[in-house]
Amino acid sequence: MNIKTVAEYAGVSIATVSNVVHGKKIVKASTREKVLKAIHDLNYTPNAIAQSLKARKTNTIGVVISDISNPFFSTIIRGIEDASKESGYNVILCNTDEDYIKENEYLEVLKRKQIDGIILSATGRNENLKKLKKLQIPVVYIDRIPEEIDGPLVTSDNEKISYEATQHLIAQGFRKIGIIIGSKIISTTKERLNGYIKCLQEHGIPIHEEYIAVGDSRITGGKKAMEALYKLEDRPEAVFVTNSLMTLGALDYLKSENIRYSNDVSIIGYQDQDWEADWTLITNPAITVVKQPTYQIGWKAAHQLLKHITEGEELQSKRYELPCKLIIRESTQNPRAKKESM
Amino acid sequence: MNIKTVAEYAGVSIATVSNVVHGKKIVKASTREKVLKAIHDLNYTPNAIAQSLKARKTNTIGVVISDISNPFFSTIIRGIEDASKESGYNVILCNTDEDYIKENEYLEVLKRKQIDGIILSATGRNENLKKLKKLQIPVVYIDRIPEEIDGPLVTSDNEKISYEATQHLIAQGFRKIGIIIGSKIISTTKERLNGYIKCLQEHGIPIHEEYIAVGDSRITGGKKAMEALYKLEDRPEAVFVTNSLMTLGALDYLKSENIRYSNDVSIIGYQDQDWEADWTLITNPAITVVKQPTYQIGWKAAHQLLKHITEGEELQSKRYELPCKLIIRESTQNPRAKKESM
DNA sequence: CTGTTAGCGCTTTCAA
DNA sequence: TTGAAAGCGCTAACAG
Repeated sequence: MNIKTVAEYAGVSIATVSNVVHGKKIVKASTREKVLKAIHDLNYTPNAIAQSLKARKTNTIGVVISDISNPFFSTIIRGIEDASKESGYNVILCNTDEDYIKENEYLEVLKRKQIDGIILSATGRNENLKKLKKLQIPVVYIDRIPEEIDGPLVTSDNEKISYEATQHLIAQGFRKIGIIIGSKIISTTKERLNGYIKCLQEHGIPIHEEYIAVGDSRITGGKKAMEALYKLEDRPEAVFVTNSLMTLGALDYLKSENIRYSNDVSIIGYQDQDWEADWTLITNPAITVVKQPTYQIGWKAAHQLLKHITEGEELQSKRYELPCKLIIRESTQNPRAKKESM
Repeated sequence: MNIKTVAEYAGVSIATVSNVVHGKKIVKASTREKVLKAIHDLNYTPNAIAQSLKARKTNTIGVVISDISNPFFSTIIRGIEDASKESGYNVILCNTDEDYIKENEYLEVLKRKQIDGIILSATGRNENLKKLKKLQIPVVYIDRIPEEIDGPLVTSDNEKISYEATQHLIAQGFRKIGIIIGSKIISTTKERLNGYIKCLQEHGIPIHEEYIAVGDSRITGGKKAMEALYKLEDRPEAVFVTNSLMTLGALDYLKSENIRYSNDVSIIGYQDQDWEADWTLITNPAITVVKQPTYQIGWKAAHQLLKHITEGEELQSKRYELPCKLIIRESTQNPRAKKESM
């Protein structure tokens, strides 16, 4: 069903049909009726592809992330989708698995498909991003941004919350504090590590290199990293695990070795969803976590992008750091400190 | 950058450019070189929108689900996206929140955007689906399908696994077995309930209506449902919670009331991701769960849809039931039965 | 082997 | 107030 058929059915020109559909120009009431009837009878909907070709605008944005099945990203995407829907935009989803080849492929496809903008959690390969810049496609980065690349970034206040989390552990009386981080290429990892290091230093606690365990940001990575920490001769009394999946992995290791957290080792984890409850709450003991403003990151990123696209507001190379929260629960109570205080 | 500019730059016709781009017709080596150089120099990529308009084909499918931040759906979508990528298709994501108005809106948009097919977890309103059928857009349903609607459905073997889970509880010596289910409108809910009822009946255990608690398929729903069950005078000794988020909610309630599962009440939960580990494993005690083939559901659905779209293979109104697994862990050990066996 | 041209469905001048 | 026609970028039939 196309505009031509509708026009013939109504006995008018296609221009008139178009006018009725968009209500821009004034159309005589009687002809409008005829057209409306035709549209209804024939169940006509304008072809958005043809409209896009004409308007050079697709009302679609591309979202490029590493893995939608990671709750961190799925919650972000929910925020993106909600904001997009509000402005009449749709979202094309792309999973890169942190693979810059896939990233490149998707970026190419999105370009071919003439999407109006991109929200990107970059893998870290700058070539892709530089190419993107040349293309003049509006981009908002989320979570992280490679060095040397400038552009708007929406992320968490990683360093700050990491400092706070570390400080909490120190306040609980711990001195031997380990950290489990993801790939060091990623800017958020660096920031989280920085917060940890800075806090230890400011409290006069020396940095032990072997207390910094690197994982692959997923469950197995967290498991292995925790194992490495636990097998140290002089093992940490407390561990800060800096993402949600690795937290799961770390606890999986502890469970498999029958190690009780908060007795044998204190844990701070990460919560990447924005739910009121999640599994870190219902474990025994409940886990102290850093809660990320995940949904908000997505929403804000989409909002900025769409304000640029629809209202032409300039896209500044600015950081938007949304605040995390430290939710203190049972897993970081120092049994020793407790005893002392009794 | 368009084909015309490339043609002029290379000093050939646009048809020739099109030919070298697609490598269909034979082009003289020397002119091919010229064109290739032009394409490279000008960084030309064909405009997929124009191609789509011509071909009446967008290489895009729509995925309509209730909420991407639900791990069940995000894992399904990962499967869909992987299968789609393989065939050169992209995915537009739509969240309905089980709201048929949103569902309808998205279906309209997808139609306007001329997507080549839809994967749909239906809200239950038949009008939307009947309209869809009229449109002749290929649809594959996932997870559930309303009565009266026929079409291909990819889902889990809900009734079977529910029977199995219930049987496991009976085998552990439980007789007072509760179940927490989602909305009864949804076909999977009915199937899970059926498996439970059938199993109890076949073992000569009477059905108590008050042991069947209905939630909203999300965390709060699970929490309230568990509360209702636990406040019964004659409360169940074991509860089967039939989705992942409600499992979390149910345990949240137990935790808040200081009720130990597997001592005070046995629990079978649901795991909706396909990960090797998840939070149900690391709780104390670890939770017996039904593990859904979530990724596979998405993959299979996309595969069927795309086989139809690209190879014209007919889309049969058939059910594909992928097998769940019952993973038996600590939360369903009957303390009483244990004692007896010692 | 290469070029001309019609047409995909739509919007938007411009003229009537 | 309405309509004719150009053109968005591309493909494919057809002519040369």
